[in-house]
Amino acid sequence: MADPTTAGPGDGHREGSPAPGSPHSPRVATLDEVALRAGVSRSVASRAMNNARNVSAPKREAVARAASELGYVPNATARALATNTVGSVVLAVSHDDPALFGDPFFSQVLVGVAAALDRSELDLTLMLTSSERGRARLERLLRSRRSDGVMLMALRKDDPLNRVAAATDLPVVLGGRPLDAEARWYVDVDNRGGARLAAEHLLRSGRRRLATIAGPDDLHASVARLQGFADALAVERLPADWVEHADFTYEGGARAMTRLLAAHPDLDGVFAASDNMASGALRALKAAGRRVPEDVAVVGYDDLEIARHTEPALTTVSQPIRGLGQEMATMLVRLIDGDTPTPIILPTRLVVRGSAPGPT
Amino acid sequence: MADPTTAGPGDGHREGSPAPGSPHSPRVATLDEVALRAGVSRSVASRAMNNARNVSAPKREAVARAASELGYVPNATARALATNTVGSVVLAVSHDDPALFGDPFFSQVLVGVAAALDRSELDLTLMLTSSERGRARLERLLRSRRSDGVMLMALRKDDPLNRVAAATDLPVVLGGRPLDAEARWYVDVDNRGGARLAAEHLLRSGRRRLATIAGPDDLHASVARLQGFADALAVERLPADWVEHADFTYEGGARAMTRLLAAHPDLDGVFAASDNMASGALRALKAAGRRVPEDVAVVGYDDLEIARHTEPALTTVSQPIRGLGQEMATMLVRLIDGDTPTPIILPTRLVVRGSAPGPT
DNA sequence: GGGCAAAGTGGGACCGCTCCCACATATTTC
DNA sequence: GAAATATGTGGGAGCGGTCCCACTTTGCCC
Repeated sequence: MADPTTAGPGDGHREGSPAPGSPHSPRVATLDEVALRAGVSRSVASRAMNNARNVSAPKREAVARAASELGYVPNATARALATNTVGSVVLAVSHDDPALFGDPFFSQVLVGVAAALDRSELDLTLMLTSSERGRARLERLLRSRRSDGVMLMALRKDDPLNRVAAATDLPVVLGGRPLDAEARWYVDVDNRGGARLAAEHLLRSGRRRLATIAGPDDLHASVARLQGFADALAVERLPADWVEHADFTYEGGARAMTRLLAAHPDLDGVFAASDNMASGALRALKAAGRRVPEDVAVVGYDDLEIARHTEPALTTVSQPIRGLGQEMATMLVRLIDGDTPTPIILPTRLVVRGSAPGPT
Repeated sequence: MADPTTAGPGDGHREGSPAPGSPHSPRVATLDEVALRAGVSRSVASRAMNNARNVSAPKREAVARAASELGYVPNATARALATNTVGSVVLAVSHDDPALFGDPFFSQVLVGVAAALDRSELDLTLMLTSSERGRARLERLLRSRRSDGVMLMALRKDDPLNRVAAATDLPVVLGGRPLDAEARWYVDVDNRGGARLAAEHLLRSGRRRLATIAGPDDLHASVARLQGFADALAVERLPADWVEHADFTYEGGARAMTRLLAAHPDLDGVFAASDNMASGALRALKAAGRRVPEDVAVVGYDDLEIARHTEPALTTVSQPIRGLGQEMATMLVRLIDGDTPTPIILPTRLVVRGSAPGPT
């Protein structure tokens, strides 16, 4: 970004017509040129392009032809300035910890978001805000009206993005509920229900000494999954206090599993709040000489690809990650259009594989 | 995106001052208001904000104060229109096959790109172009001057994005070389050299009956890795014709391995052109009763996290994926600034683990 | 202390679009 | 057939910045 001061003379000014010797670009046509060629006024041309009323058929057609002959594409910036809507939305992700971003989870959300946005005419601006600096940038981005709305992923407690979200007047959609703040519009997965499914499955297959590897406790999803686990045990009047926290990573899961084994050598079932952690747990169990599922049954969460490739394959809770992204984007589009959608909780389902087979 | 025609009366027009009852937004200040408050002309205010020359210290300060009091943030759209530079770049990914996008590879590139862009003032617009429709969108996006430049990932042969890239006059940086077209600016990894490292390692540890699981043959990276593999064998005057192609996925790798075993039961070493495929190969080998590395040594490519968690852990070729993204963004920024950078080939290195230990 | 360059200032055109409004022309309606 | 309405049309004022340019003020030099 060159200092604007140093701009040369005549900078930014155009020659009257497609100058053959211009540095690059065949000079993209403007609406005025289209209008001129079609023999109508700019107003009519504008209306014709936006197929609005009050344009006679012949003129409409003339404009269409002129536009296609000139290869006219409206200047998005000019339109944005005139209409005060930009045509793009932001997806911001706190990227301080690699856990959230490293795994395929995020890619899937992205695919969902992109798919939903594809149906509208909105572009996706991605912001990975690590550090204070990134947060400030996001704040500026929003305040400089470069965006029509924001999606925020998985806010941790005290996440600075919370502040940013509160400070903007743009529509904000959250992916996952924030732990502390009250969110007006969000899309979440039924974490509690999913975890409950997992624990119930373990109980149904006869396991009674259940432990869990929970996620970081400043994340709503972690808390909810732990809660769901406890829900299921409560029904059977079993205590749900064999808990170790980890950071959703493989290594973290392995370490947590080791701690659990040390504290509760007689455990016979484990629910890990992510597939990565479950995979790590599998390794730790193997290292400790436990057989899965004979000695210890393991259930994961996410149903990532890795779950199909562990040994044994992971029984896990499948959640519609792409759907999450899709719903977020759809909700944001609605908000931008002036609707007032309601929060959405997406369902989960259990996928049974070798690490925790069903009863019998 | 409401039809502009149906816009209500008075739409888009502002009240003179912060109307208390306005629907939302405390009405963001404009440069005129800052100038007024600072008691200077708009020109001076503009110059002061862009800290250009020709502003006296006191006025400069007055403007700064007024701006901060008003919470002024320049309207990016207006600035873009006036300067004819938008302040954002596009990263486009052909997303027809999940292979490219599904694995963590892409997330890492993204992180690198974002990190490099963070240093400039450019935003990142992400486009996952699947289908014809997506390609058309990208084309429009570029022609509508909503972006200052483009990064394109890993173009396949005949990828429609090639056409898009050729049609635009914006700076284009490629991640990975295109197979067919001649690229002017790209960042690539030394695929050939990396593959050669892998094969040399296998040879050095005494393997002589080497096979390879190559990627799709319409991707430069695949061809180059296959070439590198052949390079190493050529030195030893060994034929490099035990080749099976797969699609970079786990399942594909497993199937390819099975085919290789059927065709060449006596093979003692395999180079797979991705860690995912190598993992699949590991499974297939295990299923066939071969021990790794005793009977068959396996080397992967990528050094993704999965490589550390297979059994045995994968010897693999590590490439700077984040660096790739970083260099791409940096190169694009240079181009936008008017420099003419040269293509970059990033180095690779071998990471030795259990699946193919070194000699002795 | 008059002359000249440099620094500082504000007016206003412009970027390319949208949209209001006044006016011209076609279509009803009584 | 005149009046009332509907439909079409183009002029022109924004949107909120940047930047050129003419002009005033200062600083410097001999």
